[in-house]
Amino acid sequence: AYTYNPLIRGFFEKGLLDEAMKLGEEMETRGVLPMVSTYNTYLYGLCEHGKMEDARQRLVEMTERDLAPDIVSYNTLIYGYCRLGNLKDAVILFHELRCRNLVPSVVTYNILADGFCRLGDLESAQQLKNEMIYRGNQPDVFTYTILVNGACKVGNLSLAQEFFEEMLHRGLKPDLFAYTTLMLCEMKLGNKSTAFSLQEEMVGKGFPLNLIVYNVLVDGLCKIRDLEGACELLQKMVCDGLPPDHVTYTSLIHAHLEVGHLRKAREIFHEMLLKGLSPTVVTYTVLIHEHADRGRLALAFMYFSEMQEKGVLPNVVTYNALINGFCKARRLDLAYNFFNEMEEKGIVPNRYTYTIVIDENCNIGNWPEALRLYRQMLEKGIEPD
RNA sequence: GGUCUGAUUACGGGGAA
Repeated sequence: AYTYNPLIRGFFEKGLLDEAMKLGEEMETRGVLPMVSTYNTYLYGLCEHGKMEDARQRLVEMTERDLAPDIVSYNTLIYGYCRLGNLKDAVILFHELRCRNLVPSVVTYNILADGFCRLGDLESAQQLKNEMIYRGNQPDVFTYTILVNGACKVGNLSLAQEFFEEMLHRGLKPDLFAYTTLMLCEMKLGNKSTAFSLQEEMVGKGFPLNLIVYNVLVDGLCKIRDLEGACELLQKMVCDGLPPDHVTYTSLIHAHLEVGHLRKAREIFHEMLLKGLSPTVVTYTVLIHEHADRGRLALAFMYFSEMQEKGVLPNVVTYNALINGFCKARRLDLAYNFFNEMEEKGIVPNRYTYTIVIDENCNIGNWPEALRLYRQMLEKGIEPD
């Protein structure tokens, strides 16, 4: 069964769910009995594709076969719900596992804390940290990285720094992820020099710098409008044998569009293509947003078409960027076309989408339509904020 | 040793400037 686990997992990762299942059956016809870890592999594969119903079925199935789910099984399911932002069901499982005489592990708490952080609910995440300590589970470097990142994302940078300090006081040794996360905060605070000294500290401790570390620095410099610094760093990356990737390029393109260097942004975009890097949906969304937001609707639409020709599928953020541009340009008619188009494609509008169209209807004084949208939003279970 | 968690790039309103 240990032989099969990685194979099954591999199929899942490639999205070949049926193949993964078939391999499992083949394993059993060969007389190899599945183990709890085999089922956990199934669970993970299903959860990573958001197939929570199937995963729950498997959980029942393993119980019936006298393979008692363990804490890893539960963690996996909780993780699955958290990824979907469904903290409600995640928390239900968190309580349910105790009924099976299982005890939450540090990983369980970390998964949940991260889930809350991603919804911007830092208080709940913090509560979990306290609860884990109270129950005798010591937070680890993962826990603190999650909290630092969570605080950073909601903009509470001083709290982020406090979490990092707390981690040190507990005698935990930050690793590459923890340092990178702190660097991100420092950059967000505009503490360029602190971020760079952290970088040196990392090197001093023998952590190999990777692309992500550089990307954090490049993007940080871009955000504080230090494009020169960003370009210098780019040279250094190349010297260090870490050539910029699509993330680096996207940051640079974004920064140049922000300051109105359209020509330069386009050059960078082409340079990226020349290097054989494929623009992602994020790259295109940046281009679309920056152009549409400043009224360059035709250009934005050009990129929107181009991305689809290249097989890069627009997502809800892409549509929001477009719709926003068309609304601002008082082309509500066209904005609605995109609004309908996304629904046809099965892309679910979110809070942002509705805020954009509701706001524009208010601007033009179309209150009934604004209210209609508001109700529609509620009907779809989208929470206003 | 072989099943679970953490780091980088994209979208709205209001307020402040």
